[in-house]
Amino acid sequence: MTEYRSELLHLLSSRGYIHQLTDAEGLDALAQKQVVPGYIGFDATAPSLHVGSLVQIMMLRRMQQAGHKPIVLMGGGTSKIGDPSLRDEARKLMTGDVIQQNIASIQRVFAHFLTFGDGPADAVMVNNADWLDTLEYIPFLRDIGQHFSVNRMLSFDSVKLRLDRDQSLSFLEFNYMILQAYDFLELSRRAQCRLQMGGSDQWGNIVNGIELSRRVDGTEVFGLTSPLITTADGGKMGKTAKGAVWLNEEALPAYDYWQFWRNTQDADVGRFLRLFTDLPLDEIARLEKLEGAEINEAKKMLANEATAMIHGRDAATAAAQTAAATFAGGAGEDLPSVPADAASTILAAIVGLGFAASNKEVKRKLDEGAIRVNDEVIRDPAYAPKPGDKISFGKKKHGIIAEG
RNA sequence: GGACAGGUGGCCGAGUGGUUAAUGGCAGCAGACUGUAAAUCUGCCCGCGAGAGCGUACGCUGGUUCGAAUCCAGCCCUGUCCA
Repeated sequence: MTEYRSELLHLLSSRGYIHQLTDAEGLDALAQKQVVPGYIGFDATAPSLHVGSLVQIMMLRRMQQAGHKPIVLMGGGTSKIGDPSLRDEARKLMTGDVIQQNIASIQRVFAHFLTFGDGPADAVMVNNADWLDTLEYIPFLRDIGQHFSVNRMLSFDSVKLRLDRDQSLSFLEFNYMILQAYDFLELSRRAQCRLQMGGSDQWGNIVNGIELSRRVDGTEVFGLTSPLITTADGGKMGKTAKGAVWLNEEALPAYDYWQFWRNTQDADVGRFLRLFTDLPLDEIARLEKLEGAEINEAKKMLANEATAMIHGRDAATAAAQTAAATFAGGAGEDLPSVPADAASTILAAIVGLGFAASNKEVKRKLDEGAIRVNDEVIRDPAYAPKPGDKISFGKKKHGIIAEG
């Protein structure tokens, strides 16, 4: 691997964020002589981002740590279209209202990772609806559209995938890459932005933006993508028993977030520590060398650090204590709970806790011996739990019956 | 507007009149083994009900039939080619 001289690229590279880079030497040189404003775009299609976006968020954090200026671009305008990349069907169109609410909700998460403000290296948040919403079609086609070759656009993976699979790609979606390229141009004009980062699937979009800036303004800008983060066994990262691992506390309680990291596979621990925590590299090197059951210590560190970063140190500590107590046979206060009046039978209790989707499923699990109350296996669907009882579904999912 | 192909459970994909709640794969859940890991083996995987039964379900709406995801008609959507 190349030795980078700039703090920025050195940091990103040593922690495993770099997959592709358009002009390594150029960016390395630039980062040494000035504060580089760089951006990443985020979708506003849900009220919370999930861990799938965490690498991107962390890249912005690393930028700031290296003394540069992170720009968070919310896709208020582009979310009205939907990125066709790696999607096999069109996304539902969303209304402006919903998108606005989503943006407001997502914003809260970024405050945990970045320092916002007016200083040269302070983070800023912008919304591409600010310039996309007011574009005029004919001028846009003349000024921007002329620089895009359809022949070339057809060769991009995001488009090709759809076409090869005989799936529809509407003109609306086809324009997504043009708008995203235009974002880069706009940001380079408005904020002197010189760098766009993103996941490896964004390479094509990023390169388009770079070319557009060069052709229209003659500015040289850079692109950097992160590797696709998968788990060691090739799975997509970010699934838990309850679905997506959301970053907003309302969408996923800190205890569950902590559990997600605690359950990391052995083979992923080192990589995740580098990507998702601020622990020093030599400390991480020590942790990832742990073997056998000892590596669980590294996983707890990972869970503690990752949870603290977003939910605060207190929440992380509480989650860790609850986990320690729960898995040692007791119960902790942080556990999910259902009120007793909504848990007259074990069936209702399990469904109420969200561990199973239907009574039917609970009954099957009862037969399988998967359900325990206060660590005693229960097989009777009519069993009535009492307030204070610890309900366990499988080995990992625990909850308690609350009063009333 | 025309010709042809297609729309099946979270996804992929069989099925082309009954024994089909619908083969198989993936994903998911649980049990065993462990370290709240991986791998492996086993079971489960539409809902309700006391696993006797009932209700929903194969793009939508009607029709034929004792009986349809399977046949017919119209409509909607998708793809390819033609205009």
